Amino acid sequence: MNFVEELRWRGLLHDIMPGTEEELAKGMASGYIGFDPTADSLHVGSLLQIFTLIRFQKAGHKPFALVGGATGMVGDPSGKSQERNLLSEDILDKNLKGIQTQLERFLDFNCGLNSAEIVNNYDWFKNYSFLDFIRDAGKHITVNYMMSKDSVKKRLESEVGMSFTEFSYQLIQGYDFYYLWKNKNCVLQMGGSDQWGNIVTGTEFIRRKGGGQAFALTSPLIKKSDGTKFGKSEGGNVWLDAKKTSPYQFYQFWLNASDDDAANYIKIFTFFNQQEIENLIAEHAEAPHQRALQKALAKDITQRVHGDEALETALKTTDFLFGNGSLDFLKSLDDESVLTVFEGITQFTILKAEFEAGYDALTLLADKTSIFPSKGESKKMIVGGGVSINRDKVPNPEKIFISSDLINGKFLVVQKGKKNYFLVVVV
RNA sequence: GGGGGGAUUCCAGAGCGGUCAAAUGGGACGGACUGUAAAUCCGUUACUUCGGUUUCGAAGGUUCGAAUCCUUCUCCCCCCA
Repeated sequence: MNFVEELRWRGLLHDIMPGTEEELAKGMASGYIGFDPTADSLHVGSLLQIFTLIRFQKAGHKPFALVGGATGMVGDPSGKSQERNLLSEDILDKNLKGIQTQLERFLDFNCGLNSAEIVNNYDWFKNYSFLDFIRDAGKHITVNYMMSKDSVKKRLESEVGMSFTEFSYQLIQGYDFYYLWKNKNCVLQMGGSDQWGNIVTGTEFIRRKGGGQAFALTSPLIKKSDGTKFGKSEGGNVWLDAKKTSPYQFYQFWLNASDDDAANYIKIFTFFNQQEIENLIAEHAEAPHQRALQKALAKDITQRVHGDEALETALKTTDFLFGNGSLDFLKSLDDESVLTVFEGITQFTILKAEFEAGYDALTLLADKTSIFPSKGESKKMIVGGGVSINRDKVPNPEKIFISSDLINGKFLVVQKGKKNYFLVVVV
């Protein structure tokens, strides 16, 4: 199965420029995907693009990951109804380093001819003067052409308008493609479907300025089966950085996928082949409550993103919290092991001296820790039966917790709802 | 430049002198049911030392009492020139 066929059956092909498949069939080709430095970590949404590069490389082609040091300074208007705020250079720099480190985890940079490369478009833009750029690049693309792009059209129609800065974005990204085509023999740009317009500007640029031909393909936007945005969990983004989203939380994110979504995700976010996926789906259909699909998905992707050790900890934690792990299990562990099991769980520390006299539930949950933002909130949740401490429902907001309630003289396991755990450590 | 409409608690959107911490819907969170799914049903959705306290674009004013009336300001939308 070739690269394009692979994407097709996995449901990852949204748009493809005619001739792309034929071009790739000729032999090893170079292609790239750009990553925007809007944060210092990539998130689960970016995984799709990363995996596309991996698949591209596995198919024998040479992948380039472009980090947008230059484009990040401008801001991509695609899909944005409002003008973006510019990032400061410090932040940009930090973001670039962060995502570059992450990208390095995934691709093979040492496999001969088709070794991956990371490039930063700041490198070819930093000494490119404005005048030179508008003379060299700007001359080849008409404003009429640029205005016809959806991302531009939408903003022109709206009241907020669009700054010249953002308007020029597509030209800059288009030039990237040209640059890579010219200097790295890069003939294909890939990306999310929202990037189609920008990518096509690039191929057009290559045609007009370089007299050459380049290709494009995009992947669809991932949505959950209920139509809501993919990649959010408990109100926040799911990041690839273990400091922002712990491997346990990351694992849980995938494990909690609905049946429909899991069947979809496993094609997108794992490298299981068609047969293996069909087997998993069949297995899941037979015993849905076992959730073979979610488990396979969560395990595979957590392992790939965070490594074996982190996966193991995540599994251990999951096992304890959602299995029938009783408190006795915790009691049998030394402090260090307890902390390992709870590694991915949000933790709070209270001084022993302060805890001696004991705290009522409200003070403990809203004051001494920020498990709840306010006492009122905390109270409502307790009254509603949504809070457990050490596996027991907190019966009323006045309930007092004292030293003898601590597990191993040190820990309190707080549960908000069924899935949200916190560890309070008294030292 | 002239005329008109609007800004309400996370969002949308009622309220138009007391019964308003503010209808309703959405979202979010919690509960039940389950499989840590989906669907469904139920509850909660300003803070609090539970006495109260601060909220309805901002600042003043009228009134026993204002989200509701008046003044000024800021921002948004529409129509005419």
